[in-house]
Amino acid sequence: MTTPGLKKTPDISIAVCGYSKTLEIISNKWTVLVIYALEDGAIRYGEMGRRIDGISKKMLTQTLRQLERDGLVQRHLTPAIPPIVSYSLTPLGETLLKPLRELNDWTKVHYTQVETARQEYDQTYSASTENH
Amino acid sequence: MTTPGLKKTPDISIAVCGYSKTLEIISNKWTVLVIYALEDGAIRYGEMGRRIDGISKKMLTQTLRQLERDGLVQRHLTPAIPPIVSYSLTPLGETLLKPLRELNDWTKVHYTQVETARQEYDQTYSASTENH
DNA sequence: CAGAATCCCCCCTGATACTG
DNA sequence: CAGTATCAGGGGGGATTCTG
Repeated sequence: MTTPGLKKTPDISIAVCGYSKTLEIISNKWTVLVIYALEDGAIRYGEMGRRIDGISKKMLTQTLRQLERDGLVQRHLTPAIPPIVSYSLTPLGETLLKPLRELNDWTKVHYTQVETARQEYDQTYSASTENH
Repeated sequence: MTTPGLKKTPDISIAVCGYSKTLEIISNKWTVLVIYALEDGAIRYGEMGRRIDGISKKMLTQTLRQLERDGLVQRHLTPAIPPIVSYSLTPLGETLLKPLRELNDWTKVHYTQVETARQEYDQTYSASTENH
């Protein structure tokens, strides 16, 4: 959608838009679930795996690493055999809880409307496609 | 990460967690940018394409269709040749602006800390990998 | 226990070309 | 102008295996 020749500067870019910057952090499949699992305090690796339905070790580790890299989660290692590793939100990570809860609240109130809208939409447009 | 035999019910699942439900709506690459483009009122299809940096017609249409299906965006067609089509947020869509702004505010305040954390993290772990 | 490493597949996305 | 159709590439994510 570039306009060669005439150049109207687009004013909404992923790089600039704050919405996108944060989504770049939390829009992975498991990230918010991991943050959610940490909201009540430190928790061990294995316990997180059990709490989050359907997550694999690979994705749990990968998600935690990313959150660590972003400074939102801290890793605590107690050297022992076998080792004891727990994770917790950093102070920065905790500041993210508030906007996430707003999103959660929005969902509680409005999500049924979204589901209803989807059903209506699908019914409306299945009619035109139903016989192939 | 299933525990066959012993079954502790996991308490955090994508299906149940409100965080994930909403992200299911907004976590696409372009969705929030499209919503952002609509926050000041109705706007035509072509104008949106010009405003949102880097989006293709295909992704713009696809994103708008999804938002329409979710009941967050309305399409207005003025029959003419060539046709005039504009889009706007529905009342439901407008309710989403508030939590999104919270996210935007979080970004304004804290994103530099995330960037700093990333640089530190990368420096720390590049040291151990730098000579292959 | 807490990972790392590997293989593989699906789907999101981009580029291009065509249409009413 | 406002789309649709088709093809091709890359990366996120899953399943499995191995390790200190």
